[in-house]
Amino acid sequence: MGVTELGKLIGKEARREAKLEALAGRCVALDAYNALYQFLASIRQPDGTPLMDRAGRITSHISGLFYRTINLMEAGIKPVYVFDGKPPEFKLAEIEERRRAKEKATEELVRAIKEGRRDEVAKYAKRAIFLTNEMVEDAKRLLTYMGVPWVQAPSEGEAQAAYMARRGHCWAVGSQDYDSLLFGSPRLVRNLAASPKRKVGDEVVELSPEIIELDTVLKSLRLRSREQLIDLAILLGTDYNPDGVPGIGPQRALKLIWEFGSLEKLLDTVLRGVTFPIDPVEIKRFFLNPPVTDTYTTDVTKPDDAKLREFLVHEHDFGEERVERALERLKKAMGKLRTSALDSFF
DNA sequence: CGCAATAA
DNA sequence: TTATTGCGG
Repeated sequence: MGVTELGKLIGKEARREAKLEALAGRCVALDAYNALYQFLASIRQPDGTPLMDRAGRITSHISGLFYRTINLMEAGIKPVYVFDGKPPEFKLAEIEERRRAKEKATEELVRAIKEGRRDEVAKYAKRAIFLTNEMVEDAKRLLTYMGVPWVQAPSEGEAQAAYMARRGHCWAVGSQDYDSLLFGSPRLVRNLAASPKRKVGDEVVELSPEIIELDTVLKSLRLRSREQLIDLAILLGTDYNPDGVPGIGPQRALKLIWEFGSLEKLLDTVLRGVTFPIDPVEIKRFFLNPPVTDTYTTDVTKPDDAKLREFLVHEHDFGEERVERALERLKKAMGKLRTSALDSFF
């Protein structure tokens, strides 16, 4: 997923650890799909079963989105969630490939359950996650009832989020993936969660929010421009060409960009004769000029208590007491958010 | 993941 | 108050 290889090239010097409160008063454009997938993968019972309501509908994503968003707002962060739209044509092959992989995982899951291999069940359950339309609609409804703004991207969510950050409507993009940097976000915040601890395998490690600035990344990699970062990423592999250029790893790719200056130059020289499943220049054009919309707001509004209760407690069987407590926290956080917004304005 | 009951 | 554990839906 994303530009994993590029992430490996971004060293410690370009990453800044921060407390959640350090982002107080700032708007963060969050990649909604990224968040939902994480909740679906991690909010599970030990046997791999996700949270479900009485009707058997999965609710892990609702729980995660609800409580985390409140935590972010309590820290003074103004969230705006960005949902993916229609992917570009040249991503369809990759999407199909992922779907195949998930179907295979689903088959493995069924087999593991049948044969009672508990640990394998959890493993395949995570690989077999499908984000359904209903889940996405759940998330949008929840945010609407909470008074939290969300944006429907015309194409890639990361592109839309980066655009909002570029225009200064948000301070950063919040995602685990690095793609927003390629789309030009000046800042990326990873690990944007309240919980300071997270399980990695059997070990419990501290994972605090991490701020990555585009300018710092460029400097640390000795690149002249975002274009060169995009070129580098395309050599290593992106969502649109996951394999990158076979035989070219991180170090070699970096050297090639330093030496030749651009992807186009490389295609004319070192990479002449190499064929690509997707035209790399088309991918580059997309990163530089993706479809985005100006139709959005980043304003929070008053939550709709009645609809929230109806949705969470009655429709999805959330505990009434928990919901009431969370609602109080939400309203309190929202009040402070509005006050501090005025404070910073004057 | 994040909450909440419980232990220390 | 902080750390641990198990449940939430």
